[in-house]
Amino acid sequence: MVLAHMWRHRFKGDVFRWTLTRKAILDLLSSTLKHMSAQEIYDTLLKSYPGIGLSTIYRNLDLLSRMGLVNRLNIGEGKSRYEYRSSEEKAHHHLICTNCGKIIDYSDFLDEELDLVGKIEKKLARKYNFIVKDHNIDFCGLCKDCR
Amino acid sequence: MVLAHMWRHRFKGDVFRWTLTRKAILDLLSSTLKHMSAQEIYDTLLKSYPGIGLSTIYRNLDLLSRMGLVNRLNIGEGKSRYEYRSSEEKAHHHLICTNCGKIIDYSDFLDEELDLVGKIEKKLARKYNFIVKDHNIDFCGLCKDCR
DNA sequence: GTTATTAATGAAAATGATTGTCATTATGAT
DNA sequence: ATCATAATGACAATCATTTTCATTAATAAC
Repeated sequence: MVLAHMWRHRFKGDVFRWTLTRKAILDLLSSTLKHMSAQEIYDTLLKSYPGIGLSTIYRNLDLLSRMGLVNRLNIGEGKSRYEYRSSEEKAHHHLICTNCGKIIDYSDFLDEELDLVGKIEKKLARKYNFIVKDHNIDFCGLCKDCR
Repeated sequence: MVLAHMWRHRFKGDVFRWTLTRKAILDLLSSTLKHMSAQEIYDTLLKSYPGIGLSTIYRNLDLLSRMGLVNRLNIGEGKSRYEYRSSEEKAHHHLICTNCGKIIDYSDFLDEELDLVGKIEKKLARKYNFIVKDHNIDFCGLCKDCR
């Protein structure tokens, strides 16, 4: 069956349906290292799924990100980029080149980082009565090609 | 003289001129705790500076941010927000409520954070041959009113 | 399998933030 | 005061994203 997939079970019941477009987006994002914009995802999928619509891509990226299956990134380009969020894969942070826009994922030093992050989260929660759900850490600068 | 100001010396030479709009934006941003959008800045300044143009606000926010006098923030609303960047004032990070969009600046734990950040920057620079210019750390979640 | 319900879709229009154009104005060096 | 040109305001243009609406397709119930 074409639609059988590891994400299938997240779309049970009559609330969200498991569609070809959703599978296509997840397949694409989970198999690339790129951080793609909605337009790039659309351009890519159009080749294998002629007739697909850009608004459908937007609607699904929104849904998938609300479901926690993809992350929406914002590196100040005036548009969002998306990356697959695997449950097993270790978290990572970003290194962003302000010249060419390249995004490097890194997970070195993560233990130390996450240690501190955890500590900070606890303290912030107490001091500001804030429930921390997520965090972003990124470094901006010039990559090896642009320095 | 109306235009005399602490930022004046940054606009020396015939490259950048010191204008009323630039003073107005810096005055506004340096005296508020809010993280204002271009439109909000425009709406506010229009009261005291009738005839001011929205594109002028955009052009100047861009210039001031390139000069390092203001920070451009992106919390995924589809628009930028701006904050004054004082040289003396200690750096701070952000706590963002994903429900109401409130942004809380915090500078607790900064020593520990900046310590680690410095360490990571050095290692990343070596490993990825990347020149780190800046970093962002923010926590997302629910503020005390939205939890 | 057939059918009924309604979520999902594609196309196109609408929106909202930001950028570009251009004629006019105003700053700062002389 | 004069001059070169940076900065401005008005408005058009662009780009990402959202909305609308008639049609299609996924799933549950039969």
